[in-house]
Amino acid sequence: MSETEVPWLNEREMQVWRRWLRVQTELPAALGRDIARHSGLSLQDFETLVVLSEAPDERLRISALADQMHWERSRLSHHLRRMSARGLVSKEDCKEDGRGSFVALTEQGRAALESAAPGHVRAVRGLFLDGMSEDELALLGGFLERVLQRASV
Amino acid sequence: MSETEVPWLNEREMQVWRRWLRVQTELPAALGRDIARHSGLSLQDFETLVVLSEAPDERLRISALADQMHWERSRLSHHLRRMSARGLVSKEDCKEDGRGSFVALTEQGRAALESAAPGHVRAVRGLFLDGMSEDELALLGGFLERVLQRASV
DNA sequence: CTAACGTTGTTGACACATCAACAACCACCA
DNA sequence: TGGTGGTTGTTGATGTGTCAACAACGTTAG
Repeated sequence: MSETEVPWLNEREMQVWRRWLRVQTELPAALGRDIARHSGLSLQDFETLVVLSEAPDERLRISALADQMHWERSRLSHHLRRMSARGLVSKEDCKEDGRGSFVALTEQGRAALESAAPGHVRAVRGLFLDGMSEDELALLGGFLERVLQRASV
Repeated sequence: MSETEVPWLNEREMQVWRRWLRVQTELPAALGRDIARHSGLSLQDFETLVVLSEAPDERLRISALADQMHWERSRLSHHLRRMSARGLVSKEDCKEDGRGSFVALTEQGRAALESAAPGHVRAVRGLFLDGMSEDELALLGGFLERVLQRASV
């Protein structure tokens, strides 16, 4: 709200900013193409399965899953319905809380995850990590953390 | 396709990768909230208007606009229909090529852009650029360029 | 106990992106 | 000239994300 003048981006800043914008769209697109081709999963499917697979008994309350994924519950609900229809996850009701449900990995879900994971790791390395030194990694990590702090609600 | 073993991400790599994924969603979300609150535009509207405003006569062939934005023509066509309905752009037909059309900035479109731009620049600085040294900027630029090369079709 | 309030997960309406199909048109060549 | 093939921009179908509203249930205070 303050009316202090903010200087326009100079050439270098603009270049980096526009590159960032492009990477933000091209990188997920490339990773998504790759994972879909190799496993029929989307990146969103994959993320969901990863978090579930790391949970005790490979199952989670839906809200807990939403929190860990930083997804809105509505979005997750829609997505789980579709994944459930494809047999990747299953829902079980929760005895301790009549409102709640659990989502669990199915056999098929775990199989899909295991078949997709190595290729995805390879893609993340090949596109993103390869060629980064320890120093650069640390620097990038710090930068991302700073942005995250500022952008978070 | 080669079956060479690819090592899993170590702790540091995983941390940076997951941060990247979060920034990739949170940063556009924060910028989008900001620009929508101040001007009623979406980030996509804004990008469209920026490119148009930089064109000679503030108008462009639709394919040229799509190319500059790295958007599919179909996506752009849908988006322009909505923006046109809101009076932000207008379409004119092209005399040299009976298939083609021009899109042009309207008065209202330029006004919306000019009212949104300073706040957006401030947001990009505040969330993304502030606190970055020249060296870091150069490093990030190099990194992004590298990723872009690898991820591009 | 119960009334008030918060939580859980779902739903439907809508905005947006992707994809394939398409009509209209241009350019080129036999 | 007329056919062939590529281009332009649009459309409709489909999948997905966001938002507001909601029923069902839990929690707490009086």
